Amino acid sequence: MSVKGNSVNIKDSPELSGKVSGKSSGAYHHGDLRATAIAAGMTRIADMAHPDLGLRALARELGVSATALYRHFPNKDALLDALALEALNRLGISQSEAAQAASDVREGFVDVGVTYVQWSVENPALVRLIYDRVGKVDLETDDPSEMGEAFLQLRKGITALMPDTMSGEQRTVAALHAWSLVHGLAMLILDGQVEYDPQMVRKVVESAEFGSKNSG
Amino acid sequence: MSVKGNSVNIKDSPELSGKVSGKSSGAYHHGDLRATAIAAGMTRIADMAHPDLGLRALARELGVSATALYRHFPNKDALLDALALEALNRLGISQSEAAQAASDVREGFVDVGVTYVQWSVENPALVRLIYDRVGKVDLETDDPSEMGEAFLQLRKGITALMPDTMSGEQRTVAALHAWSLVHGLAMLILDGQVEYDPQMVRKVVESAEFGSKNSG
DNA sequence: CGCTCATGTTAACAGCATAAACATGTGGAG
DNA sequence: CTCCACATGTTTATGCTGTTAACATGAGCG
Repeated sequence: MSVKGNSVNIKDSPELSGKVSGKSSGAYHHGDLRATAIAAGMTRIADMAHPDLGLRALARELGVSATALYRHFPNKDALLDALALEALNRLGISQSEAAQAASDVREGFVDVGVTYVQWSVENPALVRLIYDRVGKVDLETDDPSEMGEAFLQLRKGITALMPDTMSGEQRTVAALHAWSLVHGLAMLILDGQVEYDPQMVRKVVESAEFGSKNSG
Repeated sequence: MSVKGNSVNIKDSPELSGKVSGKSSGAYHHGDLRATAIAAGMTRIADMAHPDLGLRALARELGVSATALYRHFPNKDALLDALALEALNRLGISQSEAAQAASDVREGFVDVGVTYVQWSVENPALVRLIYDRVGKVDLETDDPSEMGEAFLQLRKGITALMPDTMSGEQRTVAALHAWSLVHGLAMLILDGQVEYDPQMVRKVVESAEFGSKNSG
């Protein structure tokens, strides 16, 4: 079995989330094309509003033939899945940093929320890619895939930020509220409906009041 | 001037938001192809998770040649704009109905919010299309276009739902909070991250507390 | 040394959006 | 009533895309 190219395994390549270290173990004809392709794809997509990646264009940039990528990804979707996973990891890192830097719980939630929006604004195509892809993964393949796992961590992180004075459903509702709020705000900004104003973003996130009275 | 086919005018055709009444005024070779194309496009897109419309496929369904649609739309984007506008009108109608049915202001906001999410869940590709397109309209063309205007109405509707005990910035923040909340919740559901549970949706929307203490 | 298999290339196919040239029939002008 | 013009629809063609199949290459291992 090993790596069949079907499942998305980034860990097989040297730590990509940090940087492309060049060539380490697997260097055949071209030299770790898979990792190079992902790195180039990330760079290429990073400057876009919507993730619009062409296999041929990417191959051209890498100096390989148009179909070379098919030796490493069964199809375009698999490449996009790999990119989405990489993006999700980066978002996770950003969130963790914000969570650790905060002092109390309340401030932590606000900071993490603001960071979520900020990261989204700075990486529009990557957020879009993440949510585009994650919806299709679990439905088509029975493989839970690292994608779902990484997402679960994000969700847990959000729930953990809710004050522990709540319990059960209150917590669920509050977490969902928080996630919806920052995600929606980010999307509205990305879609050009709301201009990006960091101070306004913070105020909106702060206006979420958890811990006081809740619904019925 | 008149209808050049460049700007997106649905009102020129018999009330499309209701239904396709067949042929009324403009019936040439095929018979009001423009309106028929929009109607077919809406129906076709309505059953999708993501708006994925092909000109050729649509033309095939309509029984016309692949390039016939170019007599009515300068390009694919223009057709999508027309579909997005139609979708936005439908959403607006849905919102208005919910607003009128509510008794007090507070309940009105909740009902309208829940309706927004519900409509989005029922018309996934249409919401996506709306936000996909609206972001690109104002930036590329100097024409304000009906799209932007219809959207402005939606935003005003949201702001109007905020309690009038607020003033100025409070109101802006609260409206943005509300919009972000329902939009984000809808998107998370559409992307398969949150399962659609109407009761839970209502609870989350209700958990938005405007009117009490605000930030700073 | 030579085989094997992963990797990369070339050629080909179907589908797409789009443009240009051509065909057709409807509506208005004379 | 005739005829022309122009809106509408078709045919053909171009260049893009993702994807497959057949072929080439060279690294690593027995």
